[in-house]
Amino acid sequence: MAKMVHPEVVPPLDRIDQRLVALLEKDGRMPNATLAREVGVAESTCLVRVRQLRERGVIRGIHADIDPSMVGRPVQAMIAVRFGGHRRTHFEDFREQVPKLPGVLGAFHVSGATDYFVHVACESADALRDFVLDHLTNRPGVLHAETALIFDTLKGEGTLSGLDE
Amino acid sequence: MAKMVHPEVVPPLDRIDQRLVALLEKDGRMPNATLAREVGVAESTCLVRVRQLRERGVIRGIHADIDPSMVGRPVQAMIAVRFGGHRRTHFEDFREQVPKLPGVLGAFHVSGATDYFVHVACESADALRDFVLDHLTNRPGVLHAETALIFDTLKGEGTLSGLDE
DNA sequence: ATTGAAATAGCGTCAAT
DNA sequence: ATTGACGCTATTTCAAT
Repeated sequence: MAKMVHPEVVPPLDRIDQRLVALLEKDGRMPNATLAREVGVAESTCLVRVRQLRERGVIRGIHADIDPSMVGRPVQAMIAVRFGGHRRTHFEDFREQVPKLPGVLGAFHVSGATDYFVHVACESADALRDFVLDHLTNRPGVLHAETALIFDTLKGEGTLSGLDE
Repeated sequence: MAKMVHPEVVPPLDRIDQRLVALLEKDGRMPNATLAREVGVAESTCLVRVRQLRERGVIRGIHADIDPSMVGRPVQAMIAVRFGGHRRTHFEDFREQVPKLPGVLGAFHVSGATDYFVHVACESADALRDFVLDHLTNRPGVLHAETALIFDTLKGEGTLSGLDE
């Protein structure tokens, strides 16, 4: 069966940009000079390209990856939240407020029985229980919150651009 | 009820280290000189502290945050994987191999009915189906894989150290 | 858009505290 | 552990292509 080609919504990156993305994904502090040498362009060109990647939103930011257990949050959980009624405002409020809650690492609005997965890092099991009760179960519109303790977290090893080496 | 004090497994960070962590979490490329000024120590001291934070594993790395939809992977999913038998080797194999699979952003070994949540970014719905069938459903030991499409991803806004401003 | 070169700014070592 | 100063690199601007 022939592959259906849909119109690309986003202009694809050229090889050089892809490699820059991959390099900065692996080491976000790699010096511009090194980046330039690796991809084979002048330093000034490299600077422009990286800036454009940021402006276009390909690179959303460069952030230190912190081990939560080393900063007083050794207990992680993935909490499946189910809404009742599915009023639009509930989702909008949730979307706006949940990222600001203490210890929230991320949240995912998903299809299926569960509406949101909330990934959280807490000081203790007690603090996790309080988080769920205070901020999720107790929230208007929320029917149910099911907490799964996280025993272990794995991070993807490949780069998103697929240009590893 | 009095608070039970457990022995700390990790030595707590002092205020300066906490602030360095928070600053690098927000901007992983912040220059050492700026960091030093912000936290009120000499540049050389700052350099030593940041290096120690990395060596101690508090800072696990500094990485560019890439928008998957901008690099050809516009379809994200959270896949709940359930194992049968729960043989140790199955978990060990999974743990070792899943991070290497193309498009895997992360995976979480959790308590409860689900054993693993796998977060993946794919080229298309077709590619997602193939990923689930080829790498999860088809895997020895895996009983079931339930795919939830991700409509929206939220990232935690607070810093882990709690020292925002 | 890409470049090399020049000016500016940042990094990292060191001897001293 | 922290420091300021020094020498070395890296970043960024710019005129030209």
